[in-house]
Amino acid sequence: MSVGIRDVARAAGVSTATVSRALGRGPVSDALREQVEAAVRATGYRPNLSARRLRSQSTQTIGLIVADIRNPFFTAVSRAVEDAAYQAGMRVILCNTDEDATREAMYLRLMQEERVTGVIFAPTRASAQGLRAADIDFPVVFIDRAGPPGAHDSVVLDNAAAASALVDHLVEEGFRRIGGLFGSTSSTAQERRAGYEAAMARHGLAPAARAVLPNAAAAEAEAGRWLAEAGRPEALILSNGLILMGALRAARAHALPVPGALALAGFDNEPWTDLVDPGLTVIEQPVAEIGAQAMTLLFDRLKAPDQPVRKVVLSGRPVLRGSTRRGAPGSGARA
Amino acid sequence: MSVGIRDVARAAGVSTATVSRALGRGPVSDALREQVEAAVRATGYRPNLSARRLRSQSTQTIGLIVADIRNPFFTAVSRAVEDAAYQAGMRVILCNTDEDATREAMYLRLMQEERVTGVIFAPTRASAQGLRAADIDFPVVFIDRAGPPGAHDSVVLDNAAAASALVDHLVEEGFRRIGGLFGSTSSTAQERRAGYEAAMARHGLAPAARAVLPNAAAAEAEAGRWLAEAGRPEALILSNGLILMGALRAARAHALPVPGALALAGFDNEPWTDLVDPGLTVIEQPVAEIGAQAMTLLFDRLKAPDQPVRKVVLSGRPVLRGSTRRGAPGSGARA
DNA sequence: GCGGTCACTGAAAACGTTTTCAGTGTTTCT
DNA sequence: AGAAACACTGAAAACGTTTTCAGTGACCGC
Repeated sequence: MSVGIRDVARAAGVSTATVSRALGRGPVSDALREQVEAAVRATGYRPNLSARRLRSQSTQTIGLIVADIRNPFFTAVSRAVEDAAYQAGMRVILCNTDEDATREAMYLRLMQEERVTGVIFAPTRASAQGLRAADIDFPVVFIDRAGPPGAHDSVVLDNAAAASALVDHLVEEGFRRIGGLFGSTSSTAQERRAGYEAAMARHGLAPAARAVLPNAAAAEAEAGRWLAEAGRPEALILSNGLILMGALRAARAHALPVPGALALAGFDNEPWTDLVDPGLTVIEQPVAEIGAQAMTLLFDRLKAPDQPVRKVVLSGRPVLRGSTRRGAPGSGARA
Repeated sequence: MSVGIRDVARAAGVSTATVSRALGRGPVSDALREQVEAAVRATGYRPNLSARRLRSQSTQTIGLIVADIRNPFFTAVSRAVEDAAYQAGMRVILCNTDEDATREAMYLRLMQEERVTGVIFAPTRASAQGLRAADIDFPVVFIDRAGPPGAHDSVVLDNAAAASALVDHLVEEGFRRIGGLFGSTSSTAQERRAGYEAAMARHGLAPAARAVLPNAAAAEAEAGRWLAEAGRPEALILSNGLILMGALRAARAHALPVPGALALAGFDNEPWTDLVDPGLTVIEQPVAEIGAQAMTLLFDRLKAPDQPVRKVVLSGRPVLRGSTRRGAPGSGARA
């Protein structure tokens, strides 16, 4: 049988209450504390976290719900979240929704059953709207995608500004027929699209935006169709790293030199984007800071549940590379 | 206050035992079961998993301990593990060790406290040796890296054969001075190195292997030094995706055309490896199957704790691309 | 010297479930 | 018809902690 606090108490010649206090923080004399610690070593006692959680009504657990951990953006964010959590003595339960509202709902129910301390959540548009604070017993921090204003804390990118900056750069390089391929499921993609359209309007250009499921395969298929059409764009803005990859594959498949026949600009400064030729112009997101900020917001909310809702807006950093250089050869030259 | 099984029982006019049985599987008449279900809906009851775990002495939780979730290999494996776990009604606790033995020990202790059902573990060499089955109360399945034979179940790649295949391919393409850059912390890298050295010997060639911390920055630095030396290799074998990326960066930094001046062959068929120019020859690991197999081994072990230790060895699939083609130009041509 | 704080301690009551145990009543066998 | 099996149910005992409550003795200020 497993060794419990009872056995430690017996070995140390004290009550279970004293053992509990010696292990946690409670008023215990130094003498007894040492006795208890010796007994713990002797017995090899390890506390049972389930029991502790039940009694103390504090699970020290947070939920992290994202679309797909294989998306490098979420990978990086989740690593930052987990580091912060473990450092604060908390556990993380990670859930992948695949952008599916049904699974989101299921995982939120799971969070309720786990009695989590809080949740960090990258919701689809549907769930972001539907999640009323009254329905859940824990605070939620939205990341990447914000919900309706004022309902939950959130940390997001200034998506409109970032998309706008990409358009400005492309226009400055002389591109005119600039299309945009945006994810269909997230508010983030919506905002990027809005920023794109606003910037196009500002430059007096006609926007041409299309929506696509945010994965490389779907993006490649849609971009492939688009590039085969008559009035195909001479530049494309892609709303995340997976779509960017899909678009690049489509350009390769159609043998369109980048940026000679097609310029590409996207989001997420993944390690490979400067290894391809030409390097890809992207908006770099401060992934680690997004995760860390989300944890900070969550901890603050736990400390002061009634403080006003906060929204942290971080700026993306444009990383300009060959894929948007007007004069550059289509491919083959290395900078 | 939160609604408990007691409230449901009162609402349904039955005992808590009956509610418990109606929700789980126990003998309950259809009439009462419906009453209970109605009461659950009416009260909005959600079971408390901490209490359930404490009483039932079954946490339905598995630990997943890897070096770094940002390594795409582990990302993919962990996604497969989590899918399998959630499908079986289990939770996953994910831990990143950064190849640090201290953190490994700390997380293993955490697993004890969580009273996990089992653990899937990619250990450093040190921990793999030290982990005696007697010290822990749960079964462990090693992935990627096996421990001492016979101690724990494991699912690994046939690393020696895979490395050997890369050497054979390079030799066939006419390369002779073939070097190898291998991770310094894992048994996996050791095996790949051994396979490399054996194959070199078989071909009557002199091996030249170096060890490096398994991350892109360290690999780039070491490869950079090596490529600046007089008798630098004309081909390199890299023991994982991160090291491969570092080596490619070093080659670029030294303006060495690939494969003209330096051929590259590595492990992990990450999505970007066929987007760079030339595409990189790699060994593709069956990442999803590794994760799924690990869960299968774990479940089997739980069902039959005393069955003999099993070791599942999967084969890598060589993906031959331009980076190892002897006649190919250094760069610029697209296949 | 005495009332009052103080620092510590143990017995026992939670925490919210599942599971055991001991019935019920009903059916099935002989 | 009586015994034996069966299907279901509720009271109460766990599960391993933390926390409350009620002390105990030591110390302090007067």
